[in-house]
Amino acid sequence: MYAEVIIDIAAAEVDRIFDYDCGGFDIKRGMRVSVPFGRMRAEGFVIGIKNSTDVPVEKLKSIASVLDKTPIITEELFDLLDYMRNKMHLLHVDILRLFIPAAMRGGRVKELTRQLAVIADDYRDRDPDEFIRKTAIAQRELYDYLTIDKPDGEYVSELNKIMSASALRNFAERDIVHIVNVEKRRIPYSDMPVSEESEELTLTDEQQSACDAINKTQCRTFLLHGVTGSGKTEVYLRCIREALDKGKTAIMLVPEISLTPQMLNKFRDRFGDEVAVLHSGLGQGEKFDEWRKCLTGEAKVVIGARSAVFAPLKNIGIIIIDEEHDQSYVSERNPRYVTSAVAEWRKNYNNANLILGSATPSIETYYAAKCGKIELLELNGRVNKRPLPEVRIVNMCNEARKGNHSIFSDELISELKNCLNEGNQAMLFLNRRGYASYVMCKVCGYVAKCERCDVSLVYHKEEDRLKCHYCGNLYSPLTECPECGSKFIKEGYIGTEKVANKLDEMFPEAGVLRMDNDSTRTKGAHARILGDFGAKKADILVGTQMIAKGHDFPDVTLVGILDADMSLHMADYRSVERTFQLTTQVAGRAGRASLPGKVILQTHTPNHYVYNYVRSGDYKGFYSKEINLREVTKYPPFAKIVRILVSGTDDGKASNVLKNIYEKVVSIKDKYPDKFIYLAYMRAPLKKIMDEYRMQILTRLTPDTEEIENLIYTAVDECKVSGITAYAETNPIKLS
DNA sequence: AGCACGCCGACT
DNA sequence: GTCGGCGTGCTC
Repeated sequence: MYAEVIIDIAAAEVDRIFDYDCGGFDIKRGMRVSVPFGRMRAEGFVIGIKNSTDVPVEKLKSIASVLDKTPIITEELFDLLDYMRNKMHLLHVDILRLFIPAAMRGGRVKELTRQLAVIADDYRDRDPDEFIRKTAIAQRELYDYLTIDKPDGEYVSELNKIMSASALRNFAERDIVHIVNVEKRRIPYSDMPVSEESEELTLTDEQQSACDAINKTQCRTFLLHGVTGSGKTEVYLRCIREALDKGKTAIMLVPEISLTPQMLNKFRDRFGDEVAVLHSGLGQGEKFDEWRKCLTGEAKVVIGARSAVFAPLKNIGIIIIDEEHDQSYVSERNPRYVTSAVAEWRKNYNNANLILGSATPSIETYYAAKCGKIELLELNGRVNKRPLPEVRIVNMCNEARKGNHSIFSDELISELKNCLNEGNQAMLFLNRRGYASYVMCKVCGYVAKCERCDVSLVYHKEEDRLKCHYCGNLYSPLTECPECGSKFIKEGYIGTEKVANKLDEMFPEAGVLRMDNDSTRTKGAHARILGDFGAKKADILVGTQMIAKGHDFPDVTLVGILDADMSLHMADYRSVERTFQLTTQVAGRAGRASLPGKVILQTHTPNHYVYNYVRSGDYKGFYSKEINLREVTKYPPFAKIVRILVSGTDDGKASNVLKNIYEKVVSIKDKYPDKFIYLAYMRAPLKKIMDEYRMQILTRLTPDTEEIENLIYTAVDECKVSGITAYAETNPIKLS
């Protein structure tokens, strides 16, 4: 027998099938193997078994060892592999690596086995005086403990803490106690307090009809549109319950950092041990064990971030993507995949249902619902009838005219004072981390830039360093201008770090917490900051968009959005949509419980239409405005953007590759001129990152063009050369 | 990804 | 004369 093996090396040159002799091993498709490769040893995935091979005998080698007892890639995932290869032109390895926990490669995690001591059956119900001497008190104590307290056995490591180790050794030698190796599951968040039994709430009419609509059909996609607090989670839980009752399984996806303990608690509460968690916050061992629970069928419900869409569950009944519009569902690093596309594929494969849930759906998803491609379900009422917070728009240009050049408007400061005086909490949102976003010489205009990337450096006060936000390089802060020697250095836009500093000065008796990429680097920092704020150890929380996601703080009555325009002026067709989503989400943090909330939204463009819709919480109004714009300007969903990015340290070589691809795309355009709305090549907005020059081809196609898209992807494949990265992506999330 | 083979510059 | 630079090519 021969095995078809994909070598676990991420390089296009070796990403093809290599045949190996099975050499007597019982190998099945879906197992991993260790094989001789060139003059080294490599791991590989067996993707097929066959009786004959075309490879000449002198080249053929044998498999060295088998790494898995049973297949770790399911048949469904093999089909998904084909789909993803055809659609996204990814390498076999890149896709296969998505299917398994990263730490499994190279054998970095294994099942955790521990030694369990159990009383042998022969000695279980006997008079201990027959085989334990009267003077051996420690032995007698151990015997009683293992027969009375722990009849099912106890881990040796635990026993050694409270019992005599020599007594145990003695028993083991005499076969009174058997020491067996058992697999022990590492359980994430096991120390998490279990919530008080939450009673099954009665559904509102809207919730009930949403559940009915979903549960009576199969193989359909739904958009569940409901504001925060409208009870989407309860609908999810009911639909999962329904799937389980039918003997099926469920996947629940949440944005990267919003798997709150409350959410997990709810799931464990309803579904017990049948829940597996797959999340980046888990340790490698925990993640591996949770993943194996899915593979073996022990887990029926998976809750997790983006990558959990590949969970090896069988017979899926329902897939849920919560906060559907969230950016974290699109992976930024290669392999670039869109979670909803994978979910849609698995929904079809399993004849399951797919629910996309959001308070602020992406324009494309809502459009699909309006067109009847997917089914729209709406939850309009808030479950507890809480009013939406009052949103006040503050014109920062007026503040500047008044002579207030700080980042806080007068209104925000007075509201902050009120809020703190009443003993409530406030959250301030600023999507810019660090202390100062750039440093500039006031005399000659010199701006400090990264040597390896085409971006300005950000000053971080805590580290007293200038930092590149793209490659992480650190530089010494400037005391004088390196160009002209002037000592007049100006600090640019304020970041979260400086805001926190200023608040400390302005409100010395108030506790200020900061949450951003820099303050959450360490594991668990995230939960700690949120936990401290929730426990009222601080009064003000300052943060980037990571504070916007799904956390309930009942005492927050004031939310400040310091610079709402930040995301508005990006050169990107989605910037207005993103601003609406972000500000609506942040605003939703205010006044969650009985206390009314207030939102201060600071902007330099107060008349922009988006703020009207934010103020009134009017998603539908915003949607109709935005969809008209998209139609007129021919952007998604009325077009498909295909972007090709080429990068490499050799500028000329990369340019050549770009030119070659461009010529091919032009010839495609000549064949199908009516399918192209736009085609051009240029340098990427970020010209250089990590010493790699970047350039791009941008095309906009009519939306119905699967084949053209495929032709473009193929053109990129054909022009790839070593040392240059080139890839195509459809409707990219960011165009930098 | 590694590692060999292979063809041109400055050294004991 | 040779040691060694890294360009190109192969791995079942």
